[in-house]
Amino acid sequence: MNKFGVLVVEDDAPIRNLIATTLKTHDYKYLLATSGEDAIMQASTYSPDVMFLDLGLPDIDGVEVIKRIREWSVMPIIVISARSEDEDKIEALDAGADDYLTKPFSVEELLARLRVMQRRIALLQTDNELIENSVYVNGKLKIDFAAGCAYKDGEELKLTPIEYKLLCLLAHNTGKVLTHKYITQKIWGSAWDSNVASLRVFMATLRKKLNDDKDTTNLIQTHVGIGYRMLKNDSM
Amino acid sequence: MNKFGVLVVEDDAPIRNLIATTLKTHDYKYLLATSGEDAIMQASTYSPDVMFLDLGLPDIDGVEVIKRIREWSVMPIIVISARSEDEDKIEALDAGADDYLTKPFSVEELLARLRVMQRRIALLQTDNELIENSVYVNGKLKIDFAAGCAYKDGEELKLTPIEYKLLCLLAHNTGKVLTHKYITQKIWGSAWDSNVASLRVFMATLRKKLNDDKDTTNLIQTHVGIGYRMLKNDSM
DNA sequence: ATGCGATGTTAAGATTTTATAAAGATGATT
DNA sequence: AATCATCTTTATAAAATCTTAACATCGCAT
Repeated sequence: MNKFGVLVVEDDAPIRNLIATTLKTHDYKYLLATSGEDAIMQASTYSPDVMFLDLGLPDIDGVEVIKRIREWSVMPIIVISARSEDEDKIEALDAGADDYLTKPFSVEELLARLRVMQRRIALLQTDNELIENSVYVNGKLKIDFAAGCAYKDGEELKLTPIEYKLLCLLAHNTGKVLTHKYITQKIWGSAWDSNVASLRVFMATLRKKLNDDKDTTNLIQTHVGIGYRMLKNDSM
Repeated sequence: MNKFGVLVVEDDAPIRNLIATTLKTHDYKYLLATSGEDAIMQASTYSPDVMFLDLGLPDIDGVEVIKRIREWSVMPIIVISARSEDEDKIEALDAGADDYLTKPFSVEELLARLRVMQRRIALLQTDNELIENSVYVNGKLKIDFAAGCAYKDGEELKLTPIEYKLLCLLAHNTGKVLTHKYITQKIWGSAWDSNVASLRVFMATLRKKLNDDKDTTNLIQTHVGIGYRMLKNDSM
């Protein structure tokens, strides 16, 4: 009896069935998803232990799925892809994938790679919770990482991509002071030459969208000469 | 500068050199081994962060090397092998390898796979650091280095960048007398020549913020003609 | 006690950093 | 090409921080 849960994300039915029957015969629990949105939804709902991910999905690009999931989870992701180019592999691995198999793959190898992840999780689980909650709440602010939405007082905030990333970054590090350099690198990538001017503008707009007219408590604190910090709002 | 250490185990000189120069150009530290015994010896002596292992070694079989190392270490092992058969892969992975690349391999992919391991290690280390190492307590004073905040009696201190740096410097050297020159160099950089006047002002404000109205015990001691010292407060 | 050098304290203003608005640039969509 | 949303740049006032300098204080040797 194996209690290990695998989320299989594959839109091609024959391959999906092949993986499913293989997992079943080896006593793995599994879930099936056929699109990127479905995958993200199931990942956040059921918190599987491992994910098999086909990159060629009908709705979202597979790499984007990886990035979205990595916003809140460190669950092992094994990519299964028809693309065998180096750039594809590197992009997926750097986006947060843990392994990359090219089609056609051997079922036995797939199982061996799965056992590697299993071993690794066993190693980790003694210490820490592996998967975070995919919903963040802080006072009137709520972020649903899986859905990619943020709410203030239950009302959805209309955020631009960078605003959302910035908000997530601050939320993930609630209570910590993040330096300008750290923030710009996380958001614009290491190539960018610390673009603090833009960061300030985004902070202004983000604050404007977050602040209640009444509730003047600013969730985002400025640390002059250092950076910014999101406060933990315990009052609610 | 990259402090990550890689042990490269490969008896074929050209490939070994290829990997070595690649690692060097990407600022990785590395060690070289050409046999299984050598690999095990170096792994135990230097505790590298990751190991690249060729399976075709002159003395011991590569899988045996993996098993021997797994008796005492969980360090990530990336196998690099000419054998592309499923059974070989499965045997190595089940013996304890974390990844398996077949020759000829792309250098870029190798680096991407290495980054995956690096990420995994970073994940473990930050967790451990957060729990153990990043909070300093001395009497009523507490410094959370990871969060970048300091507290007196649980209440957060509002410190300017230099004040905070100064406090951290003293805290990191609790019990030691630090000379004026040492402090100014650490805080303003080596260019600035003894900016002791400013230092005195900062000391005054820092002390004011640290001192309880009642509790006059001054944590920061002056050593006339020399510098300053933070005392260890055992009473609390 | 007196004078001296080193340190503590204070406050003004010089400097740096930040918030914000508004204009310009980009890029996708139609 | 025109529109729209987004992002970047620029300019400026306000705020925070830092340096400087003047003065007070302390310990100590004469």
